[in-house]
Amino acid sequence: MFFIDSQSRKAVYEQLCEQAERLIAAGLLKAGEPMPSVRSLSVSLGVNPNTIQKAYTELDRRGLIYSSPGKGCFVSDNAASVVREEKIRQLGEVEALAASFAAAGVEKSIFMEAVDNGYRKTEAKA
Amino acid sequence: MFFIDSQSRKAVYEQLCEQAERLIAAGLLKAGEPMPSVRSLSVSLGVNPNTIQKAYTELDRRGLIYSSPGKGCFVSDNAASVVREEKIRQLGEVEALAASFAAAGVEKSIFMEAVDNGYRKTEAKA
Amino acid sequence: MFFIDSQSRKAVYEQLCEQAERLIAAGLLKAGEPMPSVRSLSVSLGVNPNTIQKAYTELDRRGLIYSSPGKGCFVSDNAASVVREEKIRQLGEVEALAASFAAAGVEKSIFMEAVDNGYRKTEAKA
Amino acid sequence: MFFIDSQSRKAVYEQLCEQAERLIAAGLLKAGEPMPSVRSLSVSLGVNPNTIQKAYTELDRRGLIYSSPGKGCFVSDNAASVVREEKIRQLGEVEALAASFAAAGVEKSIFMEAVDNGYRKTEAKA
DNA sequence: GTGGTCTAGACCACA
DNA sequence: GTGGTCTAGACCACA
Repeated sequence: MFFIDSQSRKAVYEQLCEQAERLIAAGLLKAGEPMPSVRSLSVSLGVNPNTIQKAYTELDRRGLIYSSPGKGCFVSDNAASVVREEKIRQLGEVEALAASFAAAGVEKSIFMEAVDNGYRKTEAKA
Repeated sequence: MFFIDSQSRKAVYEQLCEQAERLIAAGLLKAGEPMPSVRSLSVSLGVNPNTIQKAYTELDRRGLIYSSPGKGCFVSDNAASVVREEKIRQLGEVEALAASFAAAGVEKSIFMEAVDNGYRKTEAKA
Repeated sequence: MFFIDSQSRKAVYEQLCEQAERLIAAGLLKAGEPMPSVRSLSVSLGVNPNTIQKAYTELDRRGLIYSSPGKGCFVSDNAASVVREEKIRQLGEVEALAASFAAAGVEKSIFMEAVDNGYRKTEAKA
Repeated sequence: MFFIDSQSRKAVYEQLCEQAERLIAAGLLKAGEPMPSVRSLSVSLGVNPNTIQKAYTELDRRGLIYSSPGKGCFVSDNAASVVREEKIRQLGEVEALAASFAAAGVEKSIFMEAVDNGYRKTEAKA
């Protein structure tokens, strides 16, 4: 379910957070379901437990999962809506990104085409 | 023309690169024009000369400026088109970004609105 | 009478202790009354018997309950006054808490309002 | 400026966060001022750098400090007001605390006396 | 078994 | 010099 791209310059713990976010958004990780344990994921990914822990701590902080010490970590009830709200809050950055493309002379139609493709790709999965 | 946000978590040299890119895209830095000297920019921004140099080296590598030993750095003839081509190459990331918003359940119309605003903002300046 | 919030980051045995304390303070658990048996509570809450036992041991240590081998656990005769004395002993922490609010610039009247609400809420129940 | 109580059952990184909060609230750490470097604090407190880093990461997340990689960590411009807002948000817990004292039969006047003392102690320092 | 904290120490990019 | 990430591995409380 999780995997690490060791080539990526993205930090391992960030890759894990983004994947969890994606899995939750896609409904592959549902509210109340257990996350893999820190240790098991550490072994299966060949990553130090501390790194997994760091990712889980971050996900907990964002409200996507909650941890019950002694029991494990679980997907939060409202995880999916939290993800959506986070994205809504990022729309300002999307605006800035679009502005930079506009300033660089990239036609809006070309930008929109990429957006269309992204949305279509996701809808195809659903 | 250039300024540093010391509170930003972006590296100083990256802030400089992005500003140069923006100034070129906006036509405020035109082909053939001289860039501020490393030393003068270092003084006016209160930044270590090595950091300015690192930004200029990066801009040179990307083909936005060229350095003429003994004379200084100048904006490349095709700087504006290089910026545009870089953006075109980043469209795949835009697609992935849009896909992540789609997966999170953010309606396409909401995403498009942000894009519209970004494009409008830029056009207003032009 | 008892319930567990599985989403809480508080340990299960601590949740149980706090609830017992509250029930005793509120007079819902009276001196001499039997506590639910470890086994029955374990079943009804879906919690490991060791965890219930740990809570009961802690309550025994604090003098809120006593265990009668073969018969079960019972609320101590002076349980209510023990709870009160424990609270009195915690007043130093309340003072430190108030001091930290004062230092942060929270007006005393605002702090007092929260205290008032807390006292009023309890009195309403009585 | 910082110190660790090794007897305390509070985690070291939490002690550091609370002290930073207190120093900021008391005006001993002012906006823009540099925090001790991770390494120097690690040496002076005899604590592993990772633990200091963890505290700083948490303070950064809360908006009390910001970090400029390569330069150091600094107190945020609005650190003091962030501390105050955090306290305001904790008033609900104060209310619950007061309610538990009320339920235990601790007279309001006794509770208020502790609060008074806390506020007076802080004002004496100012 | 579970997560949480901590030490020890390496390596990186950046200023 | 600075902070950020990561490995390796220990110890703890809790279920």
